[in-house]
Amino acid sequence: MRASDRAYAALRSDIVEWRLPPGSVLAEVEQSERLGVSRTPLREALARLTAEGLTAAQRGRGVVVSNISLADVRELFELRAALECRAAELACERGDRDVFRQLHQELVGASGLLNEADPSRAAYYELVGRLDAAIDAAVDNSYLAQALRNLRVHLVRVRRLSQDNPARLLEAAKEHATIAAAIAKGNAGVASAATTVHLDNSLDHLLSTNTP
Amino acid sequence: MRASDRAYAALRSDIVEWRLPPGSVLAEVEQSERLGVSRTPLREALARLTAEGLTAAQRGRGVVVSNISLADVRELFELRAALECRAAELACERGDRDVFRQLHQELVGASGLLNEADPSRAAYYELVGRLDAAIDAAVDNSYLAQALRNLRVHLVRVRRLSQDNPARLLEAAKEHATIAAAIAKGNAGVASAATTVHLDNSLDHLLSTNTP
DNA sequence: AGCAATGGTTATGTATACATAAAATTAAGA
DNA sequence: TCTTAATTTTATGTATACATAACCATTGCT
Repeated sequence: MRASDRAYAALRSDIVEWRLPPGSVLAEVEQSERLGVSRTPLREALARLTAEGLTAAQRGRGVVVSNISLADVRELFELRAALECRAAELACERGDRDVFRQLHQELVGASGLLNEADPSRAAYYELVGRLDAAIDAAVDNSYLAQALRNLRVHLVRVRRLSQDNPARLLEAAKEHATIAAAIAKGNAGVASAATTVHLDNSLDHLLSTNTP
Repeated sequence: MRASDRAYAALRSDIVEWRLPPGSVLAEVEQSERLGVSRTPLREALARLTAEGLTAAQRGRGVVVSNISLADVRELFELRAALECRAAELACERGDRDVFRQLHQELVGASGLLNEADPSRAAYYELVGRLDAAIDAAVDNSYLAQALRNLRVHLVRVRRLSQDNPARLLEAAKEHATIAAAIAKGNAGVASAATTVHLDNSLDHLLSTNTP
């Protein structure tokens, strides 16, 4: 594995997991020593992160971890709605209905995943990730998929803001199940509407747990 | 201006204007000598281009200019529809109606711009660009704007495929005028629908002039 | 004659040294 | 004491040298 890839993966993980909070200054020498690579591959990693929007170049002061405010969250969800609603519609046209029927079944039973003592909800998030992947695969559009990937990087970072309590996750699972069912039926209007509802609820929950 | 920025701008222009056609191998030493910069800033430029999707890294063989097929064009327009329809809807909510009323007037009179002997249609494209910018400003969403910017890079490259004959440009101007009018009226449904129609017509024209 | 293996060549990946610009600190003058 | 300018310091931007890996050609073997 290339040193620049390692530096990129390490920095990206540090930022997304909030070990490097917004505003952190990423000095080249400091980070290159910390990660055990030279400045050249580290700069390449920083350039990639800046292109993704996780960091921003300040003139003269190196790059800093981008801030992410509640206003940013609203904007992110607006873009997310545009992309995911269309993706759901397209998945209705092109998707393999059996795949989504199966995912629907699993999502209906997702309460089982949440009752167990799994603080990280790994099994739940894995299932939701499989639904996202299935939609991506059904849409079969590399540019749309790339736009969604870019977006999800920021969403993972935002997730740490959200205290994902079991009640909300249970609701979310039902909403995901509704989306999967609509795609399985090939009903684009319902799939898009269900996605809109789900994202609005998610944003409401996020904002309500983060405003005093 | 930094050397890496110059190298990026030069290469990006060369790719978008088809002076570097798809498949061109961008060897580091060759390009760094051609552009008069050292390998380090050149590599930074190539990394940015690769992040945008204009180039792709081949293992062991450096980076090559990405291919862009008719299938890619279809995918691009699919993403474009998702982003621009939503942008038009949001502009209806938040835009300054006078701005779009003014743009509507100018677009109605766009036939004058096309009748003159201006082979590059610079004035026409400038006006359409102002409509795009007005929508971006009205939407006021940095993430959506960034996604649109990323997309437009590829669209500019595709424009060279399209023999933009005066008849089609006249049609397109009318379609743009319809979009501007809908936003000026604050009618989100019509704005989205008009955008859908415009993009479908544009894609049809593009495909019809490029299939034997 | 065809295939495989080995050596050479070329390009990328990485490290480091040097140049330059910006920021901070200190000193001097008002 | 405050402000300003100059100097020092530190970090980024660039160039280049070196290491390494991949590709190609040549040669030897089957």
